[in-house]
Amino acid sequence: MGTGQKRPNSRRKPLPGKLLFTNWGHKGTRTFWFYNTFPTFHSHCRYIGKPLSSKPLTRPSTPTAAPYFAPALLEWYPRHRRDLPWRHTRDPYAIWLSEVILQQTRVKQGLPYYLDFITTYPTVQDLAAAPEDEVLRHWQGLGYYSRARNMHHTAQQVVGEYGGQFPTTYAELLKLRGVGQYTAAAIASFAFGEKVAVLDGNVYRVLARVFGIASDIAAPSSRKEFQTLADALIPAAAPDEFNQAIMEFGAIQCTPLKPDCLFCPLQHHCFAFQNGLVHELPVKSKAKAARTRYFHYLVLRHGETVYMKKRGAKDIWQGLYDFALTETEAAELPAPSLVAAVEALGGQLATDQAEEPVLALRHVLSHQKVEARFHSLWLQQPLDAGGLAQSGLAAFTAAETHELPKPILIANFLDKTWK
DNA sequence: AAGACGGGGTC
DNA sequence: GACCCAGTCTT
Repeated sequence: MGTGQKRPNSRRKPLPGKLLFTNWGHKGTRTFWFYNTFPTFHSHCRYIGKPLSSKPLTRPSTPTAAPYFAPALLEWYPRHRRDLPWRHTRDPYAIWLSEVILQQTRVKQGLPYYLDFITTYPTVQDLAAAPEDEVLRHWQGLGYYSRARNMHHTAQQVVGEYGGQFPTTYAELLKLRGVGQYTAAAIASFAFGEKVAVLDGNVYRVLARVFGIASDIAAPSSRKEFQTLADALIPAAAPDEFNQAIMEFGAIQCTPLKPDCLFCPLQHHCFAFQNGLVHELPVKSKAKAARTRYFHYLVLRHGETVYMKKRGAKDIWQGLYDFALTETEAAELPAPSLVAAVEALGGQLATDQAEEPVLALRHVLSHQKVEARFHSLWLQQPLDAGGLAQSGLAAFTAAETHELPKPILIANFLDKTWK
């Protein structure tokens, strides 16, 4: 078991008993504590027609699902798969593009971005030749912007060092920036038919349930166990179909919250279903709580221009544009700070400034909560060259700001202010 | 091994 | 509003 395994819905202490079972492919015995709600367990047992019992199970109710696994998925896949554009190609560029976009992103959210990118940049040469700001602007709203920067870097590397041809093996693909084990396996199997099993969140979930693996999927140490199992299951005859099938199965059938067990082809062979543990598996430790940050944006304007700034490294939204920023520990900005901050940038506020307009917006990220206040301020004169160089700000017209890559928070602010 | 890094969907 | 989803890189 990993750490922090207390589940959010836990209303009672862990069950007194332990569930002991043997993992497929392993001779050892594991100990499994129940942390989730007991009602789930009972209702599921009742549903599958088993006697209600509080006695801990001592072994899986089914033998290994291994012989049935790949055949069942390969039979299921052609009947249920979604028609997605990257499934009609063997072009490694298109497949790489789709996989980078789909990292940490659902198909529904990523699909429009994929269509935009493959249309705007039909070849790796087109992508490599584009300015980074333009690539980031197309990526705007998709999040995890390092993916876009790494993707752009890799496009230039493929063009410059690989003669425009993507590497053709898992080991070589792994060397590309932004291409980790999952993406390398995906490209290697989908584009080149290499027999290497993908391991993404869907695969973890499906394997944990079907084979009754209780290792914490959030722990890096669990990867090896799942990879060994997946590598043993993937058939040499159709590694690409298998990889597509298992991920699609996890996305459509064996979903996180409401899996469709009733019509599942693996029902009889699924450890989790047979033991009423569908909602307990996979085991995943919780992420730590998000911290709150307080941003005070100085939206400096003069005439038709507004001053914006490209964000630097080591923080959120790297490479995207926002405004002059003062961050504070508490929600309130000390009163003198505003004018002082403007003057520190070499600016002077207009004397006929109207009542200071402040717009407050809250933006929630998975790991941070940002409470932003936008102070719209008019300058007496444009910032001089020294002030611009020192502050990193640059002047843009409203039309130009539209073309800049911006965090959703900033795009929302601009929409509310200048629509 | 742990932390950083977005944004959207569901209940 | 609380919770869920989750690859890659950095430290």
